[in-house]
Amino acid sequence: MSRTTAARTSAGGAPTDRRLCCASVVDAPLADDEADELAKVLAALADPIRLRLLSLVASQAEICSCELEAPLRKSQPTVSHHTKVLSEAGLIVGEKRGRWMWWRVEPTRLAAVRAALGG
Amino acid sequence: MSRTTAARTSAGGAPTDRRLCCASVVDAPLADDEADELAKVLAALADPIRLRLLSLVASQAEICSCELEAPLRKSQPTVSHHTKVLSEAGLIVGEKRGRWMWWRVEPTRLAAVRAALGG
DNA sequence: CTGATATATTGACTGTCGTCGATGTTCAGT
DNA sequence: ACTGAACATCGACGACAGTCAATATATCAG
Repeated sequence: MSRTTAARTSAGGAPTDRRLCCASVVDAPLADDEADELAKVLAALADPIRLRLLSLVASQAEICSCELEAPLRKSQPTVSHHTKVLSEAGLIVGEKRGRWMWWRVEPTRLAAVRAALGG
Repeated sequence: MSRTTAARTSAGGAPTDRRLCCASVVDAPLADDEADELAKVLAALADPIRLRLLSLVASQAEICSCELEAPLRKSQPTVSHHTKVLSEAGLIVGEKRGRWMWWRVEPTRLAAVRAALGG
């Protein structure tokens, strides 16, 4: 443990540590549950604000929530809502240090989505 | 022209022959219009019925609309609605031959989505 | 032409999503 | 303890999406 208080969000007991690894859309007809899982992650991505948020997080090693409101031009509750959606989808991971929430991308998750799309 | 009446849907004047080629989510912060375009295609994919529909189309060279109702367990208007959404997103292409509508996947479109997701 | 079939469209209903003000919670500094 | 700052949650509102019955359109068989 480091000296600062730390807590992880998502990928640590979050309701979304699902498989999403093997089934590809173009290989064989998807089963119902496979389609449900993939649709959930894609729904998290299917919003322009969240896509820009994700690209902002990806543009740096870490980024604070407070640095997202301005470029996204959204209110603080809205930004918090979108980070939560992306976090629960396993696409970003948050860590609270002091008063600030630091976000980073989970590249394996995005790679899994690409693979499920026939990568 | 073949002997049967033929007409193409999407990628032939459809409202979605958008770029979606160069900008990647993980490379640099997305511009507003880039995020809008990508979000539209992802929204078309972010539905379990449409994902299964797409995988059904991909499982064969061509498939008729009438062969989709049973495996999807949805009514005819609902299937027609979903094929329209996927078609307008450029993910599948339809061709009407006689009374039947034949669908095939547009693999380049799916590849473009993967590339936009950092492929 | 008439009837049957395949698909598209319309209209209505229901549920979900994005948004933000108000409020709650946690934490650092004094 | 008290104050201010960063973030989360709640509640409400408007907009949009998925679904299907009913209807319209197009095509083929007779």
